[in-house]
Amino acid sequence: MSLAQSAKENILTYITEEELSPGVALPTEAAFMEMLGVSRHTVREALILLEQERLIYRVQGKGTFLKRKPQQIESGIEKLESITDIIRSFGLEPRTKMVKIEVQDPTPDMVRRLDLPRGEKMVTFKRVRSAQGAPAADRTPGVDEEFIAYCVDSMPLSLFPSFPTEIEEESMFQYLAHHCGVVIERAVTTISPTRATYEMVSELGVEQDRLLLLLHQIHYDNRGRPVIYSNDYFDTHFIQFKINRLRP
Amino acid sequence: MSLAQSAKENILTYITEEELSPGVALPTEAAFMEMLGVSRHTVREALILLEQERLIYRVQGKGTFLKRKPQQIESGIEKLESITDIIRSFGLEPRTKMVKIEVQDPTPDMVRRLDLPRGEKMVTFKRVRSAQGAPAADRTPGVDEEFIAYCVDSMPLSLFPSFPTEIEEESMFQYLAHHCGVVIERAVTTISPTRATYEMVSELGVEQDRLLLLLHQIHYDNRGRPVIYSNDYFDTHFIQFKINRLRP
DNA sequence: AAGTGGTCTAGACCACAGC
DNA sequence: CTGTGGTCTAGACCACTTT
Repeated sequence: MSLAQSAKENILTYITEEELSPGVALPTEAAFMEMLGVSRHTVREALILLEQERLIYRVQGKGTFLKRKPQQIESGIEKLESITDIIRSFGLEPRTKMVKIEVQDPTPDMVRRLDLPRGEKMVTFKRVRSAQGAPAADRTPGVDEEFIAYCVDSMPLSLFPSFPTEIEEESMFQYLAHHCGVVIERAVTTISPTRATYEMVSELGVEQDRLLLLLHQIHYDNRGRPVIYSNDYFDTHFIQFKINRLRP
Repeated sequence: MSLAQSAKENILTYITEEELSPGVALPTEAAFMEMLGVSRHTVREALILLEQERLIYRVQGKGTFLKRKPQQIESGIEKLESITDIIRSFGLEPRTKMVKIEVQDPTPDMVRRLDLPRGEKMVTFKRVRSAQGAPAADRTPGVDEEFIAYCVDSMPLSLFPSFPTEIEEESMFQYLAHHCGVVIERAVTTISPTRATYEMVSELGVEQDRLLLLLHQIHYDNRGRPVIYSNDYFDTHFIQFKINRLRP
């Protein structure tokens, strides 16, 4: 951990110990230099971190101030997490069943959205995500594993050093990082309401009339390359999608 | 404009003039110091700005690299905009029809979510949002105004200096800022799929089987107070909801 | 070992707020 | 004027990658 990081922690500790009220002025940068025994640059780095976390704000010529509500904001899907982690964050135990792994030619939309070279093949993973530990009141007798999502993820075959026959990792993000050296950084998601498809009704036991949320996503890695083309169908019965929206 | 800012611009100019390909290594920080005649700190500030804009990425020990696509990222609903602005951003002309303004007791959920004091009344606005200028191919003959959303917004009556009988402003955000001194800063949104309600089918001419996206929202002002309790039902036919999701 | 980016220090001057 | 945060310089050492 860097000096600036630990300085940030120390400043946070100071705030809580002094029981500073919301809106009040913090000590000056010079004061923190002496208090923490670090240079001004390091103090400023720490303050920048706190500012980015929306805990403080700074006004040139006036000082540094504590924001009104240092309350934590529960994060929503504006934060890109694996479905595994999302399920866990709801206090459920994630399960994965691989339905199929297949190699196909990309659709024209895939070619366009992933900027694929000619002749590239796509590997498609179809998986059912479910969870144990659904709230007892909602549990169907005799079944304690609930359908959460149906995930169809496609990636260029050339990403894989060897053909993937099994995925032992819990999340696709982890698999790509471990085996392909691909670090997923962001996704552009289009969200729309859908009905369960015939395939899902017949093969997955999803109720016929159930409404699902379709998240169509293009995932980009840390080099800005489009990597994953995915369609995730969520049952919003157990998992609710929250979004934190900020005014520009 | 700071030196770092202009250094950033110069680096951008350099990238375009040299026609650097995506993924290629940029000159080192030392090279930029000499090229731009500034200190390393300033070069790094400029590179940090470019990194935050996701145009470049840096790897310790290796170098600085151009990302694959230096394209701008279209913003999605993680940015809190008024529905008016959202409709405009799709190149359509927004229309608003006020259906009803009524004063009621809050529901228990409103009391809890908005932290309402005893005896507080709620003002509820029901509005239909539509748009002219839908793509011609999708236009119903004789009708060139398309249903976009049905909005039910509730606010504490005590916010209003005088009872609102009319809203001439286009967006609720503008009305609150002008007449109530309330500046909306963020919203916590829960998104779920729904069917058109009977009321919407019979009164708004929404097709019976149409799937809608329900955005249930609590809006907070710049003092952290919960202010608006709203349910917006969107037809995703003309308006698509995009979200930019970022890895933490 | 050499070269890269990551972090930290010490010191300076500038821009803005308030007395 | 003083004190605040904002910016910039020069120099040092560290961590990681490549030769």
